[in-house]
Amino acid sequence: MESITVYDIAREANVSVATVSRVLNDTAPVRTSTRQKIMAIIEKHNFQPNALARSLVNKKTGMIGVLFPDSSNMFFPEVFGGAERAAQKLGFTLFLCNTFSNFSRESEYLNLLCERQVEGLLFMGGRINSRHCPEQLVQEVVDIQKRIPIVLINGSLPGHPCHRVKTDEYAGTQLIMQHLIDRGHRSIGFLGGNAETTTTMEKLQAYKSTLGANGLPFRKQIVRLGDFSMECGRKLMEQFLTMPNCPTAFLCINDYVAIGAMKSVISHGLRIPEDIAIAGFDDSQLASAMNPELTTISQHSEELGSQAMALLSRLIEKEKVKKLTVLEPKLIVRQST
Amino acid sequence: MESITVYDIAREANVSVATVSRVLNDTAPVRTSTRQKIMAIIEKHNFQPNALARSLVNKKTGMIGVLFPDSSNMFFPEVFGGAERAAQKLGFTLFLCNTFSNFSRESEYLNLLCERQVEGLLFMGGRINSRHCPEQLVQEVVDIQKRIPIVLINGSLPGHPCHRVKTDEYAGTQLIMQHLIDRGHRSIGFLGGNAETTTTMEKLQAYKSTLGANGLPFRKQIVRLGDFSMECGRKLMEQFLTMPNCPTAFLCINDYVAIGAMKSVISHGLRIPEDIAIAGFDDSQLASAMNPELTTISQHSEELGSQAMALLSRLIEKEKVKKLTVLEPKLIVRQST
DNA sequence: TTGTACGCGTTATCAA
DNA sequence: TTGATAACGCGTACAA
Repeated sequence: MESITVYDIAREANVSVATVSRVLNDTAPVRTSTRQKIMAIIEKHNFQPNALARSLVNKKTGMIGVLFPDSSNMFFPEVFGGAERAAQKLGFTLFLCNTFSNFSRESEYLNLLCERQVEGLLFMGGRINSRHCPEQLVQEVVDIQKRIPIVLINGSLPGHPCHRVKTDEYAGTQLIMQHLIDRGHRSIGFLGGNAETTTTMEKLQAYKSTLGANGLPFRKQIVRLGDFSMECGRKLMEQFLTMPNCPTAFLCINDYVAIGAMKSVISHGLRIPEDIAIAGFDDSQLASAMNPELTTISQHSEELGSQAMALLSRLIEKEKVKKLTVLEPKLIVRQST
Repeated sequence: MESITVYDIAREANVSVATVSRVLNDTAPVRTSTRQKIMAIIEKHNFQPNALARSLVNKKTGMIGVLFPDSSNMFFPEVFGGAERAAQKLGFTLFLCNTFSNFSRESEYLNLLCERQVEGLLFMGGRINSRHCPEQLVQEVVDIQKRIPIVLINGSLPGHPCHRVKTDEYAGTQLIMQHLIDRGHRSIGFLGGNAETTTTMEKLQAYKSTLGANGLPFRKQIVRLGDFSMECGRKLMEQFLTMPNCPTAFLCINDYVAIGAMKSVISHGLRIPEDIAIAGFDDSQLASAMNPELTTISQHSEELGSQAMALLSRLIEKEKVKKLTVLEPKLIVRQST
């Protein structure tokens, strides 16, 4: 019941707590015989030092806080899977926090993590992707950053330089748009996303620019935003399919939206890609699971996580590192285009 | 840089640390004027009490350790998503640990979590689903359980009573087998899973018994195990499709295997369900995303998580609770059967 | 090689 | 209503 402490060990071994601590941390020479005696007692009671007390004096917790918007979107588990592997090698432990894309929950977790003395923060989603983020929420992060290193993944804090790791979503969008155009499509719809989200706007810009570079008109009637869900993809596509001049191809904000769109197309008895081509974004598991398999853009989700973690680790060691790391996206051509 | 403490606050306010602590925790009456003075200073420096020190004296961390085998299998994020929502309401925070289905990593995390003084443990996968788990690993958990409440999700520790929450996978399998049989199938293959895994064997038993109850023979040639991945489903189905007497339906260990199997079937130009029917298990996102949509069994993944968390909370409060909670599975008939 | 005593940042007890 | 001061469990100078 009452947890056993170094004092208990020390008493039983007829030594001081200092000696126990020494064998625990191998921080100073201890006579072999006493070491063994102490070790035996530790084993016997299967004593585990209290990490709280330890961290309190060390001022090190080995913990990294990770904020992400939604564990039910496969993209994020993939990212923090990568981060976790990297963390393990570096001797850190992740503290995963699902913010459910809710600003106030973000704030709560931010507080919690700081109080719990995390040594660094990995930040995804929410306010760092919000176009009109209240200045107060930005400031909150900026203040924390003065004391704790933060790495932003696929996001930024407007007006404040931060360490960031991102895939070039602009280039990714160009890549896939060009692919669609090269396939002969002249009318390409844009599906999903949210006008308040920076990444959506970035992709939309790239969409527009690629159109222009190929001498194709930008028609805002075939750009339909919404959110990032399958349901959204389905609904939007339903609208298009009853339209007179339905585009022959669609670029979707992510794989989920793409899949929703596919379902709608299929339920109308149309063929993919013969009648309508559909492209996604993220290359999550879903993309290759689908039938037909989804053409998409790989963001290298796991590497995004591992690189961010590596960067954060160097930041914690107070090394000098470059502010921005950009991963090149990759076009994954499958069957849906 | 140097974090600010209650002493700093106390000094600046010309009071003692005790008083600061009182306003912080509202644990004793403080004159309104001094309270306000202190609050102002706290705001000004935006002081956050050190949770480590706090927990050290309280002996409460509010942390729940969660062990799960694989964040890239959607089933688990769904479960701990449910657990997280419940935890939030109950005032707990989850410490998520991805064990990558590795026994030694499980042990490492178990240690870590204990040292970090979690108040409870949610355990999924790994050793609690292992048929031949080394006694030492079982003992490890049993020992911890003496000090810290543990709830096992969809698993057990043979020979040791534990608090458990599970869906009735046996009943679930019967449900879906009966469905297949009712659809007229007489030869039903079993795909994926692993003979070392208790859940696999449980499903296999149910498979066998349902066959028997319907006067159908059990033929072990059409039972092919492997693992829990899409790739496994694909490979196994490839084998079947070149077989002379290929079954007309397949029950897969989970949705991933089912999807792999579907891909194989489709690539051979066969139709689902007309030529071959396929059923999954778990009702993860994937199931409804597929084309055709996958018939499967819902395990109520989120509720599994929330119920486990609720149970754990009561255990922490030292309430008396029943050892076993069983959720009824639900047959979700879609297009693949 | 070992022990004493203090500090880490809080909360809680007991006086005042 | 407030202030000393002793825990909490551990690491570490400093001394022996």
